[in-house]
Amino acid sequence: MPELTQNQIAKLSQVSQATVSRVLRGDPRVNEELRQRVLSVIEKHGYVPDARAQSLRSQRTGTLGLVVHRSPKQLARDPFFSALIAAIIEFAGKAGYHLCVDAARAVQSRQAIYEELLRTRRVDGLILVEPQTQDERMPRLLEEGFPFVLIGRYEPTDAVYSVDNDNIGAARTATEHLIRKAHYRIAYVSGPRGVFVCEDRYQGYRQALERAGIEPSSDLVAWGDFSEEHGYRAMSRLLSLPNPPTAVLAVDDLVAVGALRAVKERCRAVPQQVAVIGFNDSPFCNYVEPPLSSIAVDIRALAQIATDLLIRLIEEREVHQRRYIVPCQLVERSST
Amino acid sequence: MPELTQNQIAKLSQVSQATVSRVLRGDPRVNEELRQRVLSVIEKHGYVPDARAQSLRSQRTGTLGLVVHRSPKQLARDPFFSALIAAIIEFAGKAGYHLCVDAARAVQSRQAIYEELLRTRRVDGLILVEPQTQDERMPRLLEEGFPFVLIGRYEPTDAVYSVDNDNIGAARTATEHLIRKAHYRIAYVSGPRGVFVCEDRYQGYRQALERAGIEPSSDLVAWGDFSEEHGYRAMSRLLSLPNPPTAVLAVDDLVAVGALRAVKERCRAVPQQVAVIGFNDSPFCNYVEPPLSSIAVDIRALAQIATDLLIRLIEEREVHQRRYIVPCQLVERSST
DNA sequence: TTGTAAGCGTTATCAC
DNA sequence: GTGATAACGCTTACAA
Repeated sequence: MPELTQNQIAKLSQVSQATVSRVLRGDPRVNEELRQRVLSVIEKHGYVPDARAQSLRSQRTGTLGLVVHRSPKQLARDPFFSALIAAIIEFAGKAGYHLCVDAARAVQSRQAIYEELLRTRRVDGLILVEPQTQDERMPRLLEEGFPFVLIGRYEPTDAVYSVDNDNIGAARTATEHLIRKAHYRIAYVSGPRGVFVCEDRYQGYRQALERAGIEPSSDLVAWGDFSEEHGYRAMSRLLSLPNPPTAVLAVDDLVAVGALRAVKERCRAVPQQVAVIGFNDSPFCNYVEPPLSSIAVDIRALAQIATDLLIRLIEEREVHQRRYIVPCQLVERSST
Repeated sequence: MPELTQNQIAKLSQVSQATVSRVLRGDPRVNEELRQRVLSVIEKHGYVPDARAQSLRSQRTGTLGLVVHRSPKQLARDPFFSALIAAIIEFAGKAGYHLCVDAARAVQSRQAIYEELLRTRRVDGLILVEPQTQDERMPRLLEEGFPFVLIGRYEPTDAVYSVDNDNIGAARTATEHLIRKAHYRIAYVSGPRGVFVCEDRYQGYRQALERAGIEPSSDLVAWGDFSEEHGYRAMSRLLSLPNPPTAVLAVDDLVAVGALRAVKERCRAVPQQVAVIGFNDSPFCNYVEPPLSSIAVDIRALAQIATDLLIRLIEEREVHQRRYIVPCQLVERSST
């Protein structure tokens, strides 16, 4: 490999290494003849600067870190994350940054990942996806003043920079939509308790019920995880209730698909007997039978705001607005 | 931020900075008392080494690069990539490596990305996914001896380290399966020409036809891209042929779902009148109607072999076997 | 305008 | 055993 350094370029060009550096940095006060000489040598030998040395000196790595909180297995199954990662790569790339992705498997490894990426100065800043209500890293990150942005929410909301879907509003809209369609026994099949998305969507669901004067029933709320299996089991249980729901809001499309399966297995007509709404508007919503109504979250907007915000934070150390909310939209298909 | 360096630890411990380094590297010949003193200072102040400085010195970054060849948009839609990325993160992480992901949008940016990652020494090695038959980077990478591994294929096959699905065998198996089910007008809806996966699957398809004595017809082969839309359009066209196919092998599940839509739109029964097989065994295969038979590719195996191979290449510079093939498996559901 | 030299935070090779 | 000291490749005062 042609491991060329500025020093070698300098010798080949018969100038000092500092001059090579100046030429590369576009310093105006360098003689045109020398500049040309250096440039032609660089051109000829194909010099590329060493990013490590540059960043050691400049204290900037040009890399962003992305840490997600799901196991590789969950990651692999959930289209939300692939879309998010893809969009972040895109926007980071446009701004001249690279992206280092890590998945925090177990809770105890979170600390490790944050240490490994930020404190080792591998990255200039961090994007954290969906922190939990209890997240030990947050206080430390805040205290040490590292640049980081959350996709999701953390309490107190204005302590951190964060971008989030309007989960409360979206769940309320979806539930109101079901209510308008004359459903009043509406179930909410959720993910884990203590995860903000789940709690927020729950809150929106409750708000819609309350506004419509419907008595919320804890029988109709099922907490679990983000899997299709959970959706299936929870919905099966709900349908065997003495007074089963006629509609269900799922926290996730995967969960909704599971619920859909349970409904169809019991030969209930969708949407006539049971209506189903999912979340995320995943690509497969169009392909399931019947096509699944879903709340579309604007993943690209989420990614763009988070990335731009983080870069501004890195480059300017301070940004006025701390909390950004991206609106969602109900995409109605045949399941409602 | 507590930007602690070995130097500061040294002063606090009242030893030389070299001793701090020795303690950290576990050098045996250091006095136990000093070692304890240093360790307690490190413990107390929470020192973390600077990865950039380390790698500048050691010539290793501890980071792998992953470059995929699809646009962020395609990336976002295709579950194959999220699964692959997730698995690579997992295996790289287990081996103590981080992962830097980049997407090569346009052809001309490929060169740039390779330069940016490898030659700037941001990463120790590269995993390239699905190179094209014409890939300008390959000769340069080879010539300069950079450690890299392909997921996919490149000609001549034994010039590069690569891991691949048994695409030829899998397509042959799938086609033979259709033939056994008494289909003899079998279509192949492919992705782009010149992409190895597409060409290889085409070859397997042809082999099966030839072995069964069925005359291949170019009318029944549709080249296009990896989109659902292409699957739909191609299949629509095929079905309006005077002598339409009774079965279709799609290069991809997304394409297969598009084909399925075209078939259902024309009210042909699946699988009675038209059988459909996809590729990748994506999560949504279970959710479409009817559930889609698909060739399961072992993404985790692909990721594991590629990652381990690359790491061996980085750490040992030479590995015996250059080409690895991962078998696939037909997962039969209701569409065949 | 150009070159010399001091760092950036490590690791590794010297003497002592 | 331990402490200076020289790299690693780059940026940037400071000198000339």
